Amino acid sequence: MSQELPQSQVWALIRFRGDDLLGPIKATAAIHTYHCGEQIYGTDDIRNDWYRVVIGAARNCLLLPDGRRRIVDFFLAGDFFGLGAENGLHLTVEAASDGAVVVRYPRRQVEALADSNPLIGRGVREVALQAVSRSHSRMLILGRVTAIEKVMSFLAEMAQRSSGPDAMIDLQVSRYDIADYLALSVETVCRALTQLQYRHRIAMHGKRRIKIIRNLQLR
Amino acid sequence: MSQELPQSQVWALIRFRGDDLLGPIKATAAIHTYHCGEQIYGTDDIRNDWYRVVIGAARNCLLLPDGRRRIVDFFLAGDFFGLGAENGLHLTVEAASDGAVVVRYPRRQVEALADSNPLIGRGVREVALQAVSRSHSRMLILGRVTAIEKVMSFLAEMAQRSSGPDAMIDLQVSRYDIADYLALSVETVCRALTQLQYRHRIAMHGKRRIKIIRNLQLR
DNA sequence: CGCTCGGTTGACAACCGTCAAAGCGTGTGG
DNA sequence: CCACACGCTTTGACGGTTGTCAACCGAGCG
Repeated sequence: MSQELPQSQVWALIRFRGDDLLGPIKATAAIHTYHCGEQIYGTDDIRNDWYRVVIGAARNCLLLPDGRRRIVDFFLAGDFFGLGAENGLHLTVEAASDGAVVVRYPRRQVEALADSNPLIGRGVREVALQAVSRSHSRMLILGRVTAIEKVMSFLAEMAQRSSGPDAMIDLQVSRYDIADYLALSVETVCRALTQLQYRHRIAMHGKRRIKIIRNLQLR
Repeated sequence: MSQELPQSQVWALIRFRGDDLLGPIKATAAIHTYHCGEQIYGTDDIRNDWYRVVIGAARNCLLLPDGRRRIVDFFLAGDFFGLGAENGLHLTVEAASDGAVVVRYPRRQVEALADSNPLIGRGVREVALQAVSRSHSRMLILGRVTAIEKVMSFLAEMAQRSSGPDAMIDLQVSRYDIADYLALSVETVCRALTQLQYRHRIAMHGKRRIKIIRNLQLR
């Protein structure tokens, strides 16, 4: 386990981003730090909590009957998660980066807050809508595009979700995770990245820091 | 335009399925029949309505900047839709079968009903959750599987959503729509269907009626 | 009849997954 | 301190699957 972060510092981080939606119930929230791959929750847990990523990333995985794994969503700093049932399939949410920090809110409190405060009720609905929207964007990526387009789109999405478009991306996830997310093999992801470098579309600083130089609209 | 269905008959159909969630506000609802490809709503419309498929199918399409189209969701008889914003991309919902019948409810009424009745509020939330769940299932399909697996999974999904597992499926959509949905080419969809017939996994009666004979768990 | 549209089949090239091997960084133990 | 192992990343070679192009069939329609 990585060293814990002081609680006050976590709330400062959340407030710093200016989107402390669930601030009113932070007294009942719990903060936890995970190492990479550690499970945050799974199908077997009775999910009566809401979660939010503060630092790092989490991955929403589905386990297929034959044991294969697929990542159906990434949660980055600021994202809420805890949405439920995946008709019959085994679901887990795990930390995707080492030292990921996650806040846990009691579900009952969130819903009570949402009932009493229409603004928050709308915010809660917004979480589901964003999940749908993310899914749909990903279908476009998974869709009719070639491997290079997939990887480029993935980078663009990450850039947009983490900081701003065309900035330096701090990839929180491994190549294996990217491959699982894009429905490609690890090797193809690597090849695509080298191709993109070769064509001066991205620049890599180390293994997990990438700068987008020229971003074509995802075809 | 196909001939209109008497209003009373539409409500009878909905009641027959025993899930007339929004019955209390049916007085304010409007019924409309579409021909295949006709737009139900798009990004440019101010979406202040909720919709529900009564007969046939609708497709939720995203338009890419270069003009290509992708189907991100199908709505079948009984499904609600009307969920919103797709971060920047142009969205349309069109009828996917000829003579599709759709009921339109004023959004304000739905939300008022949801506020006053917690059961309906939960039902409304459920719609978004189902959309997320469908998306995730589809990611599995789009994911690491071969064309035959994709098509087989698609048929299984349609069987489950329309009537019951392993029954006769009345495909409401064209091969082109299936291809767009599964991120395959039309030709590959055809080849997969003939392969599945050859292997006695499905039986086709006409072009759009398919019976699942032996359904392997989607790998 | 000719036209269009949806569906089907064939041939071929390109792309991607699989297998294999090697480089690299980190941590562990001798 | 060094050797070693392990995980992550990268590159190469090869075969299979799939997209593309092309052609054909059948149904519906003016």
